[in-house]
Amino acid sequence: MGATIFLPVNDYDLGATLDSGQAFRWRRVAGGEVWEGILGRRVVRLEAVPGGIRAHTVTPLEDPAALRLFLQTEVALAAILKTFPDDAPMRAAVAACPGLRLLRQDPWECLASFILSSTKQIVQIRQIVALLGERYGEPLAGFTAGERHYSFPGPERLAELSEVDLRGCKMGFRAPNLLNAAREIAAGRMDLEAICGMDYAAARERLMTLRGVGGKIADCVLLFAYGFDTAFPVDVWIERALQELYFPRRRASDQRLRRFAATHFGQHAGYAQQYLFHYMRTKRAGRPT
DNA sequence: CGCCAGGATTGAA
DNA sequence: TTCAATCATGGC
Repeated sequence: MGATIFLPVNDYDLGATLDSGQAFRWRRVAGGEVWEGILGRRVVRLEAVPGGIRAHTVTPLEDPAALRLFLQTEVALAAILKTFPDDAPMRAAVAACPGLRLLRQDPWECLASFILSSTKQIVQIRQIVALLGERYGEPLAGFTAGERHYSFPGPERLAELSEVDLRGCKMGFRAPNLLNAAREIAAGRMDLEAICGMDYAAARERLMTLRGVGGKIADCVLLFAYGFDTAFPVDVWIERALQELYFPRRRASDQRLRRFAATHFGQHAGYAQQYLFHYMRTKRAGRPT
């Protein structure tokens, strides 16, 4: 019964990676470093063990390669870290969490989640996404009886709902934005597959044609779902990080910070961003989740 | 530029 | 207990 996959990898901080505001449907299972979440239509348990990550599923994955893709275990992290600027803030950020990774998520789930993320804290995004799954996803087999897990509802499913249905999931003014995105995709007017073949600027512009998707959210999706490593989402945490760490003496405009980020952090700027983000959120006590 | 959207959480009264 | 500030993005 069930299936186990072992993914060999070093320098992988599973907990930090799954809990760093990239993905919203993974939770720590009581006791130890075990995480549970959904990949496609399977409930998956992940455990950090010496030399790698062990994955358990109730029924075998449709595609075992999907797990490697999602976790990005084959990415040579050390080589990426070497491309970071050799300055004090970056060194501190990497030292704070040397095994932090970027995931490679499903584009639709990622896009929908980040449309819902606007002006929301991570705990609240989790709640909304969970509610959306409970109401409109499909039930999935879990490890123990009584547990309830749901797939993430696809664009076709959401497209047939009403704004009122979605508002019922406590997403407020984001409801029409999510509904519109689902309908654009379901109708074939927005092709999430086609984004893969575009260059960064074109892909960003394309995503930003969706209502509720500005530069920050587009960058999150490009980085977390499409692997555009140069995407550099600037939220208040990153803005604060850049301001405090790189421009402590004078106030830098948003424009200036953005231009600085684009040139300073190199070809894997998105990774650097994730390290700074995590560093800023964990170094002070009493951080918001 | 400045306001508004909705709800969970935190801290104050 | 209630109440008000906070969070932090995009559209107009």
